[in-house]
Amino acid sequence: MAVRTRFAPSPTGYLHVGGIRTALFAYLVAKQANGAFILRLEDTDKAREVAGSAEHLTASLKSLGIQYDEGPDIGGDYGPYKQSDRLDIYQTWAKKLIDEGRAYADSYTAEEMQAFREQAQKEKRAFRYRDHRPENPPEWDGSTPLRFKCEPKSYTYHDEIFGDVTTSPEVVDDFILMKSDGYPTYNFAHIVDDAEMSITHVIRGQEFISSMPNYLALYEALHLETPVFAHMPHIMNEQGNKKLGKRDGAKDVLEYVRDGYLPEALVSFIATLGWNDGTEQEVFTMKELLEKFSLDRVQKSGARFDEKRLLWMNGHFIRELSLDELANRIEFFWPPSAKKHSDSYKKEVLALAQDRLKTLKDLPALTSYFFEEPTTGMSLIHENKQLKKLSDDEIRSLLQTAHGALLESEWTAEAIQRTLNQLLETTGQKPGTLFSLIRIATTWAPFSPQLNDTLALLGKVKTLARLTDVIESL
RNA sequence: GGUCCCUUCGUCUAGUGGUUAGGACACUGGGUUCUCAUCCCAGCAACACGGGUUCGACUCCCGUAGGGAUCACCA
Repeated sequence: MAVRTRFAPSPTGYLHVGGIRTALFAYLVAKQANGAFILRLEDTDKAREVAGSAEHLTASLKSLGIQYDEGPDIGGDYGPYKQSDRLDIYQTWAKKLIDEGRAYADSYTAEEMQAFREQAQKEKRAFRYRDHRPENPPEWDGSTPLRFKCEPKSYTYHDEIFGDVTTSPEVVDDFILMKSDGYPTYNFAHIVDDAEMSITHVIRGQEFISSMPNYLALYEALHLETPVFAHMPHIMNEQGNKKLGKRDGAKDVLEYVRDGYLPEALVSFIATLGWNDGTEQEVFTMKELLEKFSLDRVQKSGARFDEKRLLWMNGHFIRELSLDELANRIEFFWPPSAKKHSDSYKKEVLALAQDRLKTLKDLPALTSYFFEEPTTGMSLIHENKQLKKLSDDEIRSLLQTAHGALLESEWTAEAIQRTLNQLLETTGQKPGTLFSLIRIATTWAPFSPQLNDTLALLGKVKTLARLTDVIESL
């Protein structure tokens, strides 16, 4: 049977890294078996729905290259792919359950339910609806919730990640199948849909593990084969004390992209958060993941989200890019002052910046002095640990000597380096002093690429002009 | 509290009865005739605890502790 996996988020907000990892793994499982990866929108809670989040979800998936084969916006043979468009299907399955005596109308009022709960709490025992199952429930007319009539027992099932899990009968209860607003609950809808859509692998977050006994009971009542289950451990927040959630600042995937993170870095980072291939490989491309990923090597415990590691990985992928590719990716990150400069000049600047970029967003801070006149700040000179030993007169004279030599120099990186070296001899200064001074006087930045490369790219005219400015201002 | 799950350097992890417990991030030091970054080298640093089983346990079993998830007309 062809492998079919799905990612089934509810459109209640943005997609953060925890959610995207589940999607990525489901995608990998399907694709490495030449199967299909399906996106299904679980929009059965109209109250919590957030406008625009469905579009956001699909954009996030696409931005990381997680392409689904069937979904609400592209259709497919098993549609519709939005639960709110499948209401009649749930009705049909609900009727089946009623006819077989496995579902009944819940006729209690909210107040009565509340009283049951409080009583259970007072008696220090878990509340179970099935303890209050009515003898002769009224016929279900859709105006009240429809409940599953469970037959409590112990289950043992296999989870691809957690292994064999045994559950206790007491957690099986008469949960709600259909809400009084006509929508199914997740508990009911996902099982129906997975069956209707021929889903073979259910890959989802660990939070559903505790509901497994109820799901297993429902599969039985519905006479359905169970799919393969794989519950993903949660990605924990940076403090490691709870699952990463939107409330504690979990960033949206698209936000990372906007902040200059490469999709391939995000994919590699997310995949290796709780998974590895058993070798010492630390970084994976999507292609490699497709070859090497397997659910049985996914970690059981939750991994913390370590932003430092992501940053390192992002820098790594930036360095791996060809200059042309990097130029394409970084197009929207140039400082505004770069606009009037030619692509070839920008590319030369980029070549010098590439090794220094941790994110694409670092570009302006690293390169602005190539495009605009930097703001001078004499404190850079006066507080520099080499230069503060020199008087302003000494600095001026050094700068004048440098200006003179550079004026006569040929203007290639190699020639400039020769000139610089001669300057070292004629002035008797150490590189740490002379080069630092010239660097600051021409860039007004705390650091830059190698001095000769920087000057070569800056151009003779600008270099000399900036030196002159400093000489005159001293 | 009930139920289920988890526990190797600060972090991500390798490890399936006998290893100097390996790698990576981070951090520290050094090198690459200047800064920052890259790159290279070195260093720091872990088997939660207590009992078993065994000639021998990080590895198997049982406890304890700690952590997480879940107990909705949310998914």
